[in-house]
Amino acid sequence: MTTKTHEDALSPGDYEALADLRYALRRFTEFSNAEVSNLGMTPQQHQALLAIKGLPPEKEMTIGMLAERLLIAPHSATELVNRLSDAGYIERLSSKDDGRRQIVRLMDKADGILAKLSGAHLHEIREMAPELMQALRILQDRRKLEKIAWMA
Amino acid sequence: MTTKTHEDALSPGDYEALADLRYALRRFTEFSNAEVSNLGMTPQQHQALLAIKGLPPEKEMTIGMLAERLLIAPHSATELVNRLSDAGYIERLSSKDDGRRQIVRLMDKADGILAKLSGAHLHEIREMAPELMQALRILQDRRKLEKIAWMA
DNA sequence: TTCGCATATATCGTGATACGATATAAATCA
DNA sequence: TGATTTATATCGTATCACGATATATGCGAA
Repeated sequence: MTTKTHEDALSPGDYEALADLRYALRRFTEFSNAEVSNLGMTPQQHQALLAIKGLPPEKEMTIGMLAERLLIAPHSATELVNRLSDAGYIERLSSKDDGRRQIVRLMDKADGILAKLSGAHLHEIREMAPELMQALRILQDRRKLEKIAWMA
Repeated sequence: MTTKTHEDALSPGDYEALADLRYALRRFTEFSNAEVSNLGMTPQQHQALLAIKGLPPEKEMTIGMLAERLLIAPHSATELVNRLSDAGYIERLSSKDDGRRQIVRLMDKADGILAKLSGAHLHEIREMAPELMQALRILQDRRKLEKIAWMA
């Protein structure tokens, strides 16, 4: 038999719902990227700053943790941190506990920008949340709904 | 006065919630990219196929519509379509209504891959939906919650 | 302690892809 | 028909994460 077993085949509605969810996510990302680049940063730089700022209080961010949080390779985090440091958004200090680690800390410049950006994001998320949640709900329930529609 | 007016300053919890939402979105994207590249496609190629497949029944996709849907420039859609066409995922036909337009249609190869990928995505989304919705809900309500906590 | 391995970060060259600027072609309209 | 707009295409470029590899620090065993 082939790969499609009729049992788990997706309906046109499934594909449409998946496509719509992606479209909503792209629009959010696009909004975010536009805001971010208006302030002269790249999206990934912004996400790095946010990851640092969003750390539980008094926890310190290292290059490796940042890599985990951003889902990039450690050496990519190194490069990202270099760029952020060159641009004056962060400072690096060697960890006193472990000389291999580099602690990454936000400078005032980053705090200011994050305040602006995160405010805008919060606002946009509040706008988009209903649509996103609706999309997720449709995907959660679709098989059930389809089955009911099909039985009727 | 400085940029922070106390009124609209974000709380540590706001930043943490924003960072957590981003982390969840990245994990979804990462899952998706891994699945997609296992089947030899790039993420953007997959999204293009899904956008085509997810179109309401009997509607035809053009290069320009694809650009809109993917939020990329028309000429970037041209290039993407070239690659998809070279790889045998889609075929192009000139529109009979308007000779400038290129209709883009999925080939069987694309349908097969989309069935697999979308099944996997649907499953993953069902897993992640509760967490995502929770994150969105926190961001929706946070100011209210903060205020209550602050008054208590 | 010292050796050896694991961990954390860094460097360098490369590839992929979306973009800006520009070009062509088809449609539309005065 | 000529002028303008719309749809798609081409070419050169820049960005950024990656693979492969290197260095340095920490740690465990004998």
